[in-house]
Amino acid sequence: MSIGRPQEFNYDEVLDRATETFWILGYDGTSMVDLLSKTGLSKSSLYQTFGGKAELFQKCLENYTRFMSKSLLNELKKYESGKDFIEYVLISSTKEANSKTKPRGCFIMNTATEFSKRDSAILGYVENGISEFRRIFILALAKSQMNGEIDKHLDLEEVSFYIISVMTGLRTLIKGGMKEAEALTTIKLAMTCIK
Amino acid sequence: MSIGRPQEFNYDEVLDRATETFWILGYDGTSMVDLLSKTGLSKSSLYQTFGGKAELFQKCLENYTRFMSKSLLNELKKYESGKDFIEYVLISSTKEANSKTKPRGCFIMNTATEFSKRDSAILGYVENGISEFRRIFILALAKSQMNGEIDKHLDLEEVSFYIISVMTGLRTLIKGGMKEAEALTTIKLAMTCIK
DNA sequence: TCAATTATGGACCGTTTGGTTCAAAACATA
DNA sequence: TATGTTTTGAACCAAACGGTCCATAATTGA
Repeated sequence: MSIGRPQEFNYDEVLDRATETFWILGYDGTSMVDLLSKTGLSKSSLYQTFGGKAELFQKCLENYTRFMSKSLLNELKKYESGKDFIEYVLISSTKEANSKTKPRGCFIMNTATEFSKRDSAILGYVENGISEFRRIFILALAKSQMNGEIDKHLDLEEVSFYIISVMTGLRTLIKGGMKEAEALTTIKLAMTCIK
Repeated sequence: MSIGRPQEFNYDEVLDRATETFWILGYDGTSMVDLLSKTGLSKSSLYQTFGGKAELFQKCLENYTRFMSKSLLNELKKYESGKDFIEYVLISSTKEANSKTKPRGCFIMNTATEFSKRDSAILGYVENGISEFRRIFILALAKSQMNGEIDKHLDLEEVSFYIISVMTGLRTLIKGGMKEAEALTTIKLAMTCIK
C-alpha cells in the first residue's frame, strides 16, 4: 500500500459523478458546491486530486468519450447489420423524450454548444469526441458495405458526419420538447438516404 | 410626447444588443455587467424597463424568433423552388465555419441545449421558435409540392422536423470544429431524401 | 416657475463564486 | 512509539453575482 493517509474516495466513481453533473448542468451551470455535494468530496481533496473546476471538466470530457466509445463498440459487436446498429443508436437516443428525467443530450455536443470555439483545449476534447464517434459509425457502415446493404462507393466519412448531424439535431430538438413519435418518424426518413 | 424624463435609449436596439449577447454567451454565461456594457444601459434602466436578467432573456428569445421568422419568410419569397430555399438556408448556416467570429449556432437551439426542460416558461419560447421555423419550411415544401419537385404525398410536418434536425446538428458540429466543406457535402447527402 | 412624473447613475445589499491555506487526521515505515 | 507522508475538513479570501434603493436629472403640463 502507498504511504500516507489513504484516499477516502474512488477516483473513477468521483469522475463519473462529476461527469454526470457537468453533463446535466453544463460547465457554467455547475458550481463547486454542486460538484462537492454530488461527489461527496471535500474541497481540498477535489483540488488536490483534480486540480480545480476547469481541469476536472476536461477530465470529464475525456471520461465521457472513453465510456461512450467503449459501450458503443460493445453494442456494435452484437449487430450483424451496420445499418441496424446505426438505427438502434438513433432510436435509443430518443428515449429521453419520454424519460422522467430531463433530456441530457450528448455531453460532447452540449459542450460544443456552450463553448463554441472559445477555448482551444476544450475544442480539442470536443473534436476528439466527435471523431471517435464518427469512427464507430464508419466501422458500422463498413460492415454494411461488406454485407451489401449499402453502396460500395459511398463515402463513409461523409455519411458518418451525416449520421452525427441527425443524431445531434434530434437530441437537441428533444430537449426542446420534441415527442418520441416525432423523433422516430424523422429517423425513418433520415435512414432512407443511406443506401 | 409622454410625461417625465425621456428614455435615453431605443428599446428595440437595446433588445437586439441583449439578444446578441445572450446568443453568444448563453444565459448562465452572460452576466449583468455583460448586458449593461453591451447595451449601454444603466442598471436601474434595465431593471425598470426589462424587469431583470430572466425577464430580459425571455424577451430576447421572442425577439430572436420574430426577427428570424421575418427574414426567412422574406427570403422565401425570392425563391421559385422550395427545395432551393431549404438548401440555401442550410448552406448559409455553414458560413459560420469560416467566419472570423466564433460560430453562434441558433439561439433557440442553444437555449434548448442549456435549459433542456428545466424551466417551463423557457421551454415555451423554445417550442414556439421551433414550430415557427418548421412552419416556414412547411411553406417552402408545399411550394415544392406544387412545383412537382417532391412527392405530393410527403408528410411535410415530418420533413420539416428532419430539416431542422439536420440544420441544428450541423450548426452544433460547426461549433465543434467541423469544416465548411464537410458541412456542404453533408447537406448534399441530406437533401437526397427529400424527393 | 412650480409641481408631477419618469429616467438615470451610483451607492449599497447579501449571497455565491472559484480558490487558498493550514492544522488535524490517518496511514506506512522504522 | 516516533517519524515521515498524504488526505481531509474547516476557516478564510477577494471578486463577482443578481438585485434594490434613492437622490438627482430631465421632461411635461399647470
